[in-house]
Amino acid sequence: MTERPNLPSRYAAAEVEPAIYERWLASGAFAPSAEPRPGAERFVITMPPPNVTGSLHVGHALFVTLEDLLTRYHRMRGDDTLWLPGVDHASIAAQFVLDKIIAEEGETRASLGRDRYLERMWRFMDETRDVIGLQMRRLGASADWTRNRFTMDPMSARAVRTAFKRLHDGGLVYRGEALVNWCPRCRTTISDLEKVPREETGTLWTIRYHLARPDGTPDAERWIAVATTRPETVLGDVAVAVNPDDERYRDLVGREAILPFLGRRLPIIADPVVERDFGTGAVKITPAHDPDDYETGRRHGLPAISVLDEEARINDQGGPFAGLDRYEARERIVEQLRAMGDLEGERPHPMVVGHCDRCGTVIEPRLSVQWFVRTKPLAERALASVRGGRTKIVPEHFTKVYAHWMENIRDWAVGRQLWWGHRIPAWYCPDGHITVTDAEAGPDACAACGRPAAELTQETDIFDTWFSSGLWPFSTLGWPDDTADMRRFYPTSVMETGYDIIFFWVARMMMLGLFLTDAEPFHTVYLHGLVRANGGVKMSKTKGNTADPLEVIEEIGADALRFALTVGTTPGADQRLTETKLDGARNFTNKLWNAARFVLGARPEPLTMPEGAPSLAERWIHSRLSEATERATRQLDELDLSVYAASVHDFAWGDFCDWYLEMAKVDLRRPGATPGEQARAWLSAADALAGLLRLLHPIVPFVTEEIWAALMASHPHAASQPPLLISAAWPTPGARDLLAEADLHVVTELIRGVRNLRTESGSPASAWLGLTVVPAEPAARAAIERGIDYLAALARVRPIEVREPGVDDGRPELVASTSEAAAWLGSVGGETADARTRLAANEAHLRRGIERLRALLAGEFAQRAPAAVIERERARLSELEAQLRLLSGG
RNA sequence: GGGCGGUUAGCUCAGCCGGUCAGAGCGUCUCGCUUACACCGAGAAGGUCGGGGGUUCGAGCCCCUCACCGCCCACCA
Repeated sequence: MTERPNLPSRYAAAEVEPAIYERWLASGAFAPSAEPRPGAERFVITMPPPNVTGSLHVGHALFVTLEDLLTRYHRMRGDDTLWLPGVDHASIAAQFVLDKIIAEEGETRASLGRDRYLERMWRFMDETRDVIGLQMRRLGASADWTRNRFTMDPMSARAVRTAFKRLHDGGLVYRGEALVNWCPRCRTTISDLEKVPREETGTLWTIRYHLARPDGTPDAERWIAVATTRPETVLGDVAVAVNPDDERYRDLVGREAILPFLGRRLPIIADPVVERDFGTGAVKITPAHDPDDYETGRRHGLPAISVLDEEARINDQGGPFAGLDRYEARERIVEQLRAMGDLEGERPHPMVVGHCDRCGTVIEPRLSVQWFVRTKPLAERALASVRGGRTKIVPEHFTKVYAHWMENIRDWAVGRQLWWGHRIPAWYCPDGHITVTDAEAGPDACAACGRPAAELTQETDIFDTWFSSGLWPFSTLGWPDDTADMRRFYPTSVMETGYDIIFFWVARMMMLGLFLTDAEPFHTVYLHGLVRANGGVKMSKTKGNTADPLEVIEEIGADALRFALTVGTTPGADQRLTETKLDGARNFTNKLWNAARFVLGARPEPLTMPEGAPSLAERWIHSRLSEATERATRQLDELDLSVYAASVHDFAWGDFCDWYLEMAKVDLRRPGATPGEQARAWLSAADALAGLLRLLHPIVPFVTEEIWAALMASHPHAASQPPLLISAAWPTPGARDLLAEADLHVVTELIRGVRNLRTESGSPASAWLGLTVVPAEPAARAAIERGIDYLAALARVRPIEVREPGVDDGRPELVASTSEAAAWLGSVGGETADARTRLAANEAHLRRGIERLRALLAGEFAQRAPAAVIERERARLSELEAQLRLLSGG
């Protein structure tokens, strides 16, 4: 080592991070070892696979950060660690994107047809499949890319077929007619979860339906008025309902009204669901277009007449309005009713309208035949797992949300009338039999009548994307086969995701996982919050307030972004990512860099064999590092990720940089020190730095790795260390050195006191002042003498006189007092009066504290409080008393 | 209409399933270019922990209640 290796003066995070990532990748550190280490604990993280069409947004950045943090920690612990990455095919979202792309090419879904559309989709996938993964790498994601998975790959397809087959065999799927949510733009069914309610002001129209005369013609003089917000649905009306107790209409029940435009005869029925006070108290019944009416219709044996097609245009049931868009039809109908004199009223009406989560279009209830998963039995088990603590939700209060949903769950319409996705493996035979199979090639013959496969037709619907996502924890490991990965990594450990998909995804994984694998798919659900923009508003591209993680990384590095996203957050609670916070994190990485530069630059040349006993500062930092290690370990084990980040930050900045490195300067530059002693001092600093780097690596992996490389290059014992920090062992806390900590506590308190006084007395910061110290007792005196060089350097005082208490010294410029010692500066200037005032104030403050504690200890507290608590207060009291004695010269 | 979360220093947020003058970062003020770092160092000011009531020897933490803010769930045309 002829050339002293050191780091560049500036840390160019964005420039060096990719290279560091390549080193990790090349080292094979991300993948679990071929065989698990005997006795190793298992740690497997389940991540939410991002949409294949997506590009990295700040929400991804958050989950990648948290999951990578945990993965790195457990890997360093030596656990059998797996973080399996992948992407979700996101059928509806992907089609939404592709539809827009092909539109630019002058094509539509219809013009291409299913086969060519899917071909186009797969080409699109080639472009997008790796994008998100590459971006995740920029954040430092140490996932096992050799196991990268896609929910449309053959393994996943097989899992989907098998899952459906087993659900079917278990009587948990059925096909039936129901009113489902239909998006006229996406032209598919969507689940209740994908329907987002929005408050809107609509219009409530009151319409007259004339009563039917005995001959079936409308009675111009008599009518029943109904209220509706969707006049276009009158075309599908089959009845008018009133409350059975409503006297106003009692005599009308059993009679008939005539539907305008179409002349259909509508029985007037009585049903208790009708609220007498709403509107006119009479309701038009449209079973094919309203969930309530659908139920009412069933109860009364009424037909359901669909009047809208898949794009929400009036179909051929709509008479004169056929072919019109639903809103156009609405207008025309209102107009014509008005012209006919049958529009009795219209007024603004606040209401909640369901929109498509994907495209924002207003959802129509639509009558159709669908595949459903019977969720009740699945939900019961999924709920029991959480209630029984076999799966724990963090934060705990989301358990209630989860439970409420599970208790009120409705059957899951799993079919989608889309093309991009897993096609439901059900085949229909001309005789109406249904055959469900998990065979890739489909069934050989109808399971019921044996008709050959050639005569069967496959269901055209595909699965809801979340059906395959719900299999993720095990489909990615090879299920349904009994693979080595399945045995080794399932069930997984922590499932980490945002609370916004607790129903979509977490609940489904629990239900499907328990049914299909007979195990909870993970023991912990860690829910992070949403990242919001400044002002607490949701980030959205249209508002232009999105923080682009890639831009942030380019500017300040991935470490800083990771740190900012982790610190100061609580699981399940939203956070704001502000410029200030990012700056703070950037400053922190910079601080680490410079601390390392100091250590590396301080290496004695040549570095000889160390000799001599460790200095007080060396013992102190060693002890503090032990404590920090213990704390960090506990916090990470308890998933207190933000607290971990804050506490290692504080240790690094406060204990290590502010105190230890300043004291290390004293040791390193101690006059008369032998080369061996200098070597010892430096090695202590280098080792403390190494320990610190290990603690920090999970949260700021890049900068710590880069520093590690430089440190190892200049450390004589580097050969015994792994070349890459990512593969280094998580430290085990050593023994605390409480004596060193106690000694330095006395000294640092004194330093603080002196600094305080220097500022208050306005003495020049650069001036060396004489200091007189009066220790309270021999122990304090010994401590001060042991740390006197640090005291001198850090408080900038020279010379220091240590005096016995009780000597009359007139101490006009008493400056500082701690419980261990009193001290004053030699020549502060002519500020005697100020000093006396200060002394008096100090004394008064102490007396108040003492009184308060004496009163406390004299009261009921002393009888009732736990002994430890009382003892602590007693100790505090005697500290204050000692301090007062010192102050008053006792 | 139900349910949940929040309300702590000017701002953004911590606060260990009650322990006794409440913490951090940023901002503000005062000093300081002391050869790791001005993306820095030293010091300081700043809070009736949303309001009210209660339980307790003791409450930011528990209970009741009110007020705002936010979110989730929900089939009133």
